[in-house]
Amino acid sequence: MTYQYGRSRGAGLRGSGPGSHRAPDGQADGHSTQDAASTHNVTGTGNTSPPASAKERILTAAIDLYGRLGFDGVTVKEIAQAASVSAPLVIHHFGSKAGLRAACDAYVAEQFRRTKTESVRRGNLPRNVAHEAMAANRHLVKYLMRAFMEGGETIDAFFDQLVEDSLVYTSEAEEIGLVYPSRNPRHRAVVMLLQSFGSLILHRQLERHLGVSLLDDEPNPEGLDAYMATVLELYTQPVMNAEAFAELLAADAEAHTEATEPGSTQDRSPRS
Amino acid sequence: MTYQYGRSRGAGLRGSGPGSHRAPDGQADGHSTQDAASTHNVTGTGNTSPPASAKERILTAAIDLYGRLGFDGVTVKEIAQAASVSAPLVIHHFGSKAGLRAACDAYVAEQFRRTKTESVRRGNLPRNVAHEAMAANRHLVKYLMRAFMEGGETIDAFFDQLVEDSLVYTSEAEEIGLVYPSRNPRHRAVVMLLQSFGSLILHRQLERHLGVSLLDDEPNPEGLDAYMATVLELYTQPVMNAEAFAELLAADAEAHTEATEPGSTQDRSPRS
DNA sequence: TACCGGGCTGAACATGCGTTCAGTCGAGTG
DNA sequence: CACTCGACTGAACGCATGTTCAGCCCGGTA
Repeated sequence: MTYQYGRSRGAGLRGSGPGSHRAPDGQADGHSTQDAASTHNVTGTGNTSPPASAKERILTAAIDLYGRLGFDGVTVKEIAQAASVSAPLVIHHFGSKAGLRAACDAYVAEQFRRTKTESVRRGNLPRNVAHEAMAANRHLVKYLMRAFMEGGETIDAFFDQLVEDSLVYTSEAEEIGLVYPSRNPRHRAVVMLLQSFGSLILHRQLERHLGVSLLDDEPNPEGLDAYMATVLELYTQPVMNAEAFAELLAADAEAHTEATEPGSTQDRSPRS
Repeated sequence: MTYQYGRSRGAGLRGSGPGSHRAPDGQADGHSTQDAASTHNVTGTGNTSPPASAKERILTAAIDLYGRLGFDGVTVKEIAQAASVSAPLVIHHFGSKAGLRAACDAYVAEQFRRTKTESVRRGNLPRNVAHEAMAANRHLVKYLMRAFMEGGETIDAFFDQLVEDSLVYTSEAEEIGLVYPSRNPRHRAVVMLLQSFGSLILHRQLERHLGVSLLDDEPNPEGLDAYMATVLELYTQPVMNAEAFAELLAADAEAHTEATEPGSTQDRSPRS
């Protein structure tokens, strides 16, 4: 398989050590090039991975950087640097920057699929499936969030799969009395998923207000507790009194119809 | 060497009136340039605005394009084109692209502030304040969502203000029995806001699955109904059975401690 | 041995970007 | 009138980007 992946070349060429991929230019830009390269083996199971081909290194570095800085925020040069290769090699392997992006999408999707089936095969509970997939590798989740923000067919398909899975899990949980039935389970699943991912995307605010960083560092326990407690409360006890809300809605509509001209479709806004 | 342009400019180009700032080139670019220019007066009250200075046109065009394509997805040339001016004029008025961005931030924030105070002064209910601010001008909301994705101190401050407002409104609603108390109202407000905005950011999925486009077009009533009904159900009736969940959590923890070695930081139990 | 082909590189190229420059125009002012 | 000043412009500049090119190194093959 991957024997020496041409690092003999690197060593021979410029007699520095194997890990020394120095930027030839000044490279005043600070952010974590070798950091990205060092975290590349987080991907799979906990094996002590063989020294990772250049192509793999490029892929993982790209995913890491994309997740942290966004797709437009990273150049191929930076990716190449983080992977200890030259920029043209990135093009050589993936055709173009867009090709690299597509490869990242495929890789991440595959990774999540694998994690899911593994977790399911081990007989985990649904919520632990999600929990595991999430905790397993945060940088993949970060990448996913970026992909969600960008949109596109790949992520659409992924989301659809998530909805289907969620539907299955929820119906199972319904049978054992864990979750209550909904008037429209699919709609509920969609909205709940969106809310969850939305909170993840906006985790910056979550960190500022609850002190928990869901995506960046190892989350501190008390912050995580605060977040979990809040979400749990939101999901186990109602926020609003349905009858009072209906009353208010009716009164409001009446007030509107007498204040303004009638016939307009009334607004109904649930949020405070 | 550059005399001849002055002539073409002076003589041929502009025999029309002072207010005619036509784009000299063919303007082949497709996306709604004059649309952006035409929707500039949505901002304030319904006055028939005077023909809008170039600076204003640049600002509103920038907000519109930023909201639709994202900050990195728009060039100053495109903004200038949409505002029917030259690119250097944008720089002339705002110093730089970053300066324009900052001006947009300030403008949008001011606009929301004004809408809010107006709505409050008119004695609207809290939920209608939000509703009005939202419905008033969707493109401002789209801009805001982009800002949320990017992060930054400006949007942080905005979000903080939102939290404070929400807290006030919620406590009022609590007093009239509309909203149930929370163990931590602030945390609840933060998470609920995040969930709401998150759904807005991911409105693409909402549209695909529920058929409602919250941000793009005029939302179709049935789709909006479906979304509102789902959110309302989520907020008026619990999703999960708290006792069953606590039981499951305990059993799960037990299974974990006997399966794996103890002492490891196991699943946090968010209080039973 | 000679040759091939793929991994890989530095240098160079083309393009598009934000910005600068030098200048025109017209309204305002003495 | 002359003079100033700000809005505004086309041309051009500098720079960073994604990509191409010509060629190197080296294991495999005949």
